[in-house]
Amino acid sequence: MTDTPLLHVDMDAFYASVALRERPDLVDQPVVVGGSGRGVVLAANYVARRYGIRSALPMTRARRLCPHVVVLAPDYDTFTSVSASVMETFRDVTPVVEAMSLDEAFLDVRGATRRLGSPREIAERLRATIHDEQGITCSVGVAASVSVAKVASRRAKPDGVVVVSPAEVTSFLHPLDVGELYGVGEKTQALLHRFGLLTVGDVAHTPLQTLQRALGDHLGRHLHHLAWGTDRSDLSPTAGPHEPERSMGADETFARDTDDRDVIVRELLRLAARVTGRMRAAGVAGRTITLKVRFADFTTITRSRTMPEATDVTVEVHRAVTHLYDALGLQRVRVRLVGVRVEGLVLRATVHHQLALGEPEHGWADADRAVDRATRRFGAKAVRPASLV
DNA sequence: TCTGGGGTCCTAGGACCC
DNA sequence: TCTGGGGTCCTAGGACCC
Repeated sequence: MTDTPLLHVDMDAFYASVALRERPDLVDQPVVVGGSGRGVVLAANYVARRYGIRSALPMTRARRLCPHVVVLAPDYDTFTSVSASVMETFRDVTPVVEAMSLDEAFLDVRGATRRLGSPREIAERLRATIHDEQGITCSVGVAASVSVAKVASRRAKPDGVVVVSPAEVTSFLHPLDVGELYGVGEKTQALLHRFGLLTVGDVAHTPLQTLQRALGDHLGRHLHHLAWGTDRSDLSPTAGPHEPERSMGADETFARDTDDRDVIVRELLRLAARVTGRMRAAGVAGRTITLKVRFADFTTITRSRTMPEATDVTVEVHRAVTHLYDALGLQRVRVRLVGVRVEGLVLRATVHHQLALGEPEHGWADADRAVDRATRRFGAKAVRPASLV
């Protein structure tokens, strides 16, 4: 029996660590993984962090902070395969693994302690295995609840383990800044600071009703739980049957802002094709179609329309977002990004398409299926709508 | 040449129904 | 004829996570 059954395992600077396996000559240099142009830093090694470089930092600022930083392009195929191997290592320990992303997961090791030892011993064994097999390091937080384990792994970085027993939870959490809590971002942190609530302990000792008045019922209650480490402790294993995604979308920032409707409508077609292609591969369809537009000044709006029936058809999604775009009535407004998202996804098998008499539409679904087959055989570049050629 | 792309969840107002 | 109350759906925006 253990009173700290949850492990949060988080790879250290994952993309950068994986990229550096191919370039051991660069390990002592400041290195970031990221795109070129208008991108942001996806991961920075610990040398680069000494210059103040962090993930999500605009690439231009990273270069300004450290002009000799080495920039490596992301290789998602490799990241995905390393991630899959790491997740397998987790599943050798316990079937209860909730993957949060490519580089982190929660594990419930309750059922493994008899076989493998204490949670701390399991954490150290995992770290050694991942280091030997993948050549990268990770950090582990061990606790009784999801949020405490998450905060603990962050405190363990890099390349360490932090165990927080139930008796230690308040002395561990309460001195921390409120911004350290999992789910408290920049805005909420600033709001809490304005109320004079600087530490987690300050929040913990604020009456629940006061928190709820300031932050709303839900967030107030949530924060109260986070501050006492009484958030959820049950995981939803990622493997095996799980609910389909609730939405799928794609967006793209233009290399340069544009006010050209043709360029924008063509980009919307590419995005609609990408999204519906993924939907068809996953066997889902959705009713609510959302257009996202970000302007040159970074303000962002969304416009959505809910259809009578769920669809996964490229031209239907494209037509919907094009109508939404035209309805904005933009005149010479510079657009930075457009996005397409489909929400309210259901399994396509549950959608019974009402065939209207003489409906011309069913031909488009057939066309999509033909495109999907060709894409599987010849690759994504081989088949695309005529207007994108 | 500041600020990606993939998601989830919550809020709040209005419509509409009972 | 003077103001209810609950529930659901839709839309838009915003916060947060990696």
